[in-house]
Order: sequence, then structure tokens, then C-alpha cells
Amino acid sequence: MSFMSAVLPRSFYDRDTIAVARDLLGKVVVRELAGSRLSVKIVETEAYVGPHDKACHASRGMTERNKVMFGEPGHAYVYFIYGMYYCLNIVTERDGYPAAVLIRAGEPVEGESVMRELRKKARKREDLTSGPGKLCQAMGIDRALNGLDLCRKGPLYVEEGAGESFEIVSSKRIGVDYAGEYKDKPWRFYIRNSPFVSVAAGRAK
DNA sequence: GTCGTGATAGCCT
DNA sequence: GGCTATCACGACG
Repeated sequence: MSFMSAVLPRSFYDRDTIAVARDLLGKVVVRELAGSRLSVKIVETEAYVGPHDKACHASRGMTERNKVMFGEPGHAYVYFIYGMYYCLNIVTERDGYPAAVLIRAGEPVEGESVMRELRKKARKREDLTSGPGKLCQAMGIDRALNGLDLCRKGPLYVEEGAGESFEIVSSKRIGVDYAGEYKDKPWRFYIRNSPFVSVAAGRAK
């Protein structure tokens, strides 16, 4: 049985994106899928802070793909990447300002057997959700959830979680070397020593 | 463990 | 037509 935990309200996301990215660590993403409850504790995030951030999809204006980022905070921005994978983001800041937090990795909490079924390639428990594409695959997250309001219970939402303490590490973001003066901004955050932090990124330090 | 590379298709110029 | 907020696999030793 899971502990009762509050769904994060819209006011949580209607704030500075970097603060939201840090504060999302330790929170719990819940996916209700075909009667199963799947959940992960967030262990790694990245902030994409607005139209001036050259790594942010919104930096080249609004398009059909990224329009959710320009809307109300607390909604899911899910996009398809590299022809094969999905990435889950949560929209932040006021309505009209395009920013979001990428959920890069999590630690399985509930529904691990279903996750293994959805990610047959995963050899070890650490491979289930240790990257943005892996996490979406393990939780059955795809474009159908793009734009969904995460501030109320439904197919996907975020809960407060247990509130354990941990140490936060920041580093440059992954895979944004094209972003000029923004490529080295320390806007990636992760829980120190978590084995579920994405491998490409390096775990400790 | 690290490194290199291929898969694969939507997105934007 | 080039690029991409990724991942898995094989070679190495």
C-alpha cells in the first residue's frame, strides 16, 4: 500500500524554473496505466528557462510541437526525439512564458514489474528509468499525454512524496552543446549517489 | 569501465 | 537536408 500523498498544486510550478527543477527532486511521478499504478521518485532534472535560453525548444518561437510550453504551468510537455524516444517535461512559470523542467531520471517506487514488461531491454533494475527516454518507456508515457494537466489525479500526476533528505548536485545539461553561451549553464540537478541518475551524465561529483 | 557507432523519424530551415 | 533535451550494443582489454 502506498502512503497518502498530496498532488503538487499549480502554484508549485508557477515559479522560477530553476527553483522548480531543484524542488522536484524527491517528488513522485505517478502513472495510472490500465489499472496499474506506476510511480518513480525523481532523481534527476534539467531546467529550460525561457525564450532566451538557446537550449530551450521555445528559443526559436512557438511551433506546433512546443506550444504547450507557452501555456499554463503544471502541464505535461511530451515530445518525440531521435526517431524513437519520448521525453517528459513539466511546464513552469506564468501562463505565456515558455519554460519547463525535463524529468531526466527516476527511481522505481511502485509497479516495477509492469515497468520491466514495458522495458524488456533493461537488464538491471538501474536500467529501468535512468534516463529521460527510458523513464517514458517504463511508464508508458507518449505523445498522447502531451498537454495533460498534472495538477489533478488522472493518467499522470506528481505527488509530494516521502520527503527524505538528500544532497543535490548541479552540473551542465546533457546533449545541448549547440546552445552557445547557454550550453554550460549548471541547470541540471540530481541526487548525489543515486544509482538511477542517467549514465551518460555521470552519477557522482 | 570507456569509446564509437547505428537506429530511426519528426521537426525546422 | 541537417539536426536532434537518446539508447543499446560491441570492441576493447
